[in-house]
Amino acid sequence: MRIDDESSGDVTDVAKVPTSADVAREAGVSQSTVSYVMSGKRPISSTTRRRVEEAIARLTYEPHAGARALAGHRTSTIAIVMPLRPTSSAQRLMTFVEEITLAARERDYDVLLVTADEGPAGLRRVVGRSLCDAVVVMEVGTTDERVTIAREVRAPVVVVGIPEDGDGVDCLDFDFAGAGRLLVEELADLGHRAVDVVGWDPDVVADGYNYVPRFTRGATSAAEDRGVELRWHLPADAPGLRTTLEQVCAPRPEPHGLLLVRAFPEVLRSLSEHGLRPGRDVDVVALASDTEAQAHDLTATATRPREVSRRVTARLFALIDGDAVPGRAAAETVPAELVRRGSTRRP
Amino acid sequence: MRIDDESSGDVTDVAKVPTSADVAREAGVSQSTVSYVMSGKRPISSTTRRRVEEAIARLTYEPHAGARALAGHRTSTIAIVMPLRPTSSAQRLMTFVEEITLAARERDYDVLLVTADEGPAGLRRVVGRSLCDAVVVMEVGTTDERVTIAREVRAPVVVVGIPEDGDGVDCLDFDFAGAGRLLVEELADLGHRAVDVVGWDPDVVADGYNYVPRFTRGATSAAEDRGVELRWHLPADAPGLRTTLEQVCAPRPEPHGLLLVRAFPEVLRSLSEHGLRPGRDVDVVALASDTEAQAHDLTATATRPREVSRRVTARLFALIDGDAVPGRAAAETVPAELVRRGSTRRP
DNA sequence: CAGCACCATCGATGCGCATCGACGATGCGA
DNA sequence: TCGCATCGTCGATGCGCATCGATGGTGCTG
Repeated sequence: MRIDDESSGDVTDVAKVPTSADVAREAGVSQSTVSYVMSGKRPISSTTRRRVEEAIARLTYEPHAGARALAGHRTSTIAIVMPLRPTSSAQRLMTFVEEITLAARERDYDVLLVTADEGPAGLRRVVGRSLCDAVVVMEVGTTDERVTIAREVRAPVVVVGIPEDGDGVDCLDFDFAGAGRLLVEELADLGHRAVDVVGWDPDVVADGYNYVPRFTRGATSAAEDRGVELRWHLPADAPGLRTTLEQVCAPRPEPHGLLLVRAFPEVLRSLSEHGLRPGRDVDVVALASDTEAQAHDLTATATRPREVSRRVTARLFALIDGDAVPGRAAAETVPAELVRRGSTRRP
Repeated sequence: MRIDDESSGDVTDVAKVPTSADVAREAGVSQSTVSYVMSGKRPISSTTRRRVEEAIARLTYEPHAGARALAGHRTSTIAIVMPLRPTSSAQRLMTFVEEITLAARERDYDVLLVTADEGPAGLRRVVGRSLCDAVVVMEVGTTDERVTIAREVRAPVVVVGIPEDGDGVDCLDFDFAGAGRLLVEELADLGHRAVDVVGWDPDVVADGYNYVPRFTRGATSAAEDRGVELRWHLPADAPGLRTTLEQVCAPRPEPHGLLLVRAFPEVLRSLSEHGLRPGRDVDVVALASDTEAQAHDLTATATRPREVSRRVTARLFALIDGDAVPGRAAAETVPAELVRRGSTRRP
């Protein structure tokens, strides 16, 4: 756009981005020395280092990422494969992205966003084109082709979720089964023999997200152990809304148990409209983030995205650094914890 | 990890990623021909093209992004500078990311995520290192250093938000001022002379997000025009929660007007607990997404992230392609629209 | 005072691709 | 029949950096 006429002897001098060779010239050293100053892979005398660093600052030099990737065989980038139409909450996804990005930046890595819409091809592409050194795959399905690709691909992959075919792949997630168990047990402890469960959207279930059956299994198994009957209902934002609300809010002779897989505000609103006060006329437990649970004063287990993210990045960088063997810690899980709030009676 | 012993004459043959030279050999053409087949920048006979494409498929060749960037002076990547602790809703941000990413992928561009935490340095870095061809900056402040950087930097930048110092920078956003005006006018049309406004968190206001004063100005100006008094309250999740709820839910002799800058569920819950039914005892309007507004049956204006995103990507690629001059369409705005739902009486 | 080890730096090379100029082949008209 | 334009392909080059081997210089020991 602009022509800088500081013509340093040459004819016309377009405003050019400085290269490491320019820095070298400016500092009076060789290009390789500049490179070693930046990487620290060979000893450099403090005077030379200073001269180079000053030159870098003077020219506002930044290394060319592409050239680095080409010569250095590493991109300093990790890719996150993410469903953009969030199947769990957007807030939860953002937390993952936040934690992973911060961890990445701490090591001067950047983050590339890949949409899950691309499916397996997206994973192949980012690795094949050497766009990244490692990949995090979010929200895998119960059986997910990307898990297969993860094994083939020549870059470390960590999967968030516990798919059924996850052998030999690094899988990490919150313990949804444990959460299901915990929530049912809490209601059982409060004396309920029957629990109404407001579950996931039919399309979420149909999409086969791995956490749905895991949670369900945990809940079901706890219900069997404790002799509790689970009555599953459609979620409050599904077509069956009215039916669900009617069934769930029907007046009962005594408190009954309600388990929500999200902090469905409509259900809570409907309860209060029917004169059912959580923690008095009805015991409500939920799978919900701390924020949501606090906002609605719900006894809940959070899905702990930060803890999961931390383990994900720890493993990812261990794999990148060669400090870990891929696929060894398959199916590692962050334990569920129940926080009691006003929506249940004290046991 | 693995040694493939298809030894094609050589000693040992590590599983290597194929290059365009490998494709060329496989297809019996020169490397440059492979390149021209892929770019389409020179005519290629159909037979040669087919041979090359078959070779590419056979070897599952993918071009090396770094090498491309180095030789081609373009990265086919756009960067999104994003606050990860969302100041507006996570859902809204995700929608932006989704739209931008889809538009990018349509043109075989990838998306790099940059956290706003890095501030101006992040912008400088991604452009300086040639990590991207263009940048979208989300959620700029009223006065934002990144806007200054945007002018200096040697890559197109589009800013989401209308900062005060945005001259010469491409700024795009939803018309928050218009939304403020529209919402106040709706309540005025319903006959209210006084309106309680539940506003933003003090820290959001302190952070200087540009949309806050824009919305406020629109609301205030409409209030003056219509002789309406605006009473601002702290948001329902701020420390002043109890006070706000008391003031807002105080019984009135007749319906009063309530304007929410988000679909605060606590306020709505509190209203119903106080026996105030939106659309009957109180008229509630909100600045809220369609999803939220529908869930709570709120008369609202949505902030239309999809429309904004579409204009952003359109402009971004126009700038990349050289079809537009930077900074010309400064301060383009997507108009606000009011959707009436059950939380207000019919006018 | 000679010899050696080691430290700091340099020069050369190649990563994989896009691009430019060159050039052979083919088709056309005269 | 030959000359010339056009089309399709090739070879060479360089993008900016990391890395390897080489080398000059310094301090040390015997």
